[in-house]
Amino acid sequence: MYYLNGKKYKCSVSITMDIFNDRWKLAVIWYLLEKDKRFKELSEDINEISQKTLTLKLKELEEKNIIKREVFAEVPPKVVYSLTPIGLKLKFVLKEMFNWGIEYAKENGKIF
Amino acid sequence: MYYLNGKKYKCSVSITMDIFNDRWKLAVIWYLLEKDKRFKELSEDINEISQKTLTLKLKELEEKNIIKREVFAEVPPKVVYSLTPIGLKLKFVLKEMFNWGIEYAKENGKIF
DNA sequence: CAGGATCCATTACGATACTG
DNA sequence: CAGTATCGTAATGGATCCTG
Repeated sequence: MYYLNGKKYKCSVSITMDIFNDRWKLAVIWYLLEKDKRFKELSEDINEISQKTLTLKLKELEEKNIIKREVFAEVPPKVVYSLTPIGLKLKFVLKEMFNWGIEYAKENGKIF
Repeated sequence: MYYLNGKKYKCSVSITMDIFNDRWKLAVIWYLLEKDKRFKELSEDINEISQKTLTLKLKELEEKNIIKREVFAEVPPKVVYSLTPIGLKLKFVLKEMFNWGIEYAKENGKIF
């Protein structure tokens, strides 16, 4: 039994599902696995996302201690996002999602 | 490059994210990994989900060839859902989500 | 550059009642 | 039992404009 932010979870998998229950958070993690990124870089990586939504998702991930936000006192401003240790461990999840995507495409799509 | 259902994907991970971009599909898979299930069993497993949404998600998963729906001509009706071979392979993803949830709870929650 | 503030459209989801 | 149908709400996300 787990207790987290005022919620109870019977199983640890529910915790993960509960955090990543939207379209974008895992995508952000995916691109942060490449390297630390600035706001604009992320926004170009995930080019379907709006600024507003990206801002929101970054804030949520920071609150949940999954990414870190660093502000550099420069002009123009520079803000760098990176994965925390626990955030970095999501690479195992994403690796399996990557693998499964390939398998799924083999059966149901075209690869070229 | 992948081509699937009229959409292009640069990376296989996007395929997976695109399918499981809602709150419930992965939960359905999770409970089907235990064993084949009837509609009512799933609805009791995931007790926060409404009938309507469960129906919808099962339909979507069936269309995507991830689960199989079998109807038995009985009274009262019996419908059994099971994972297809590709659906079964999601266990690797879910296992990593399970593991990550534990790690996350260790740092950010209470376990008891 | 890195957002904040508004306004608006979509859709996801839930509650309830009903059916073969 | 396994859904459908309908209605209503809440959450999500997008477009645009603005600022330190």
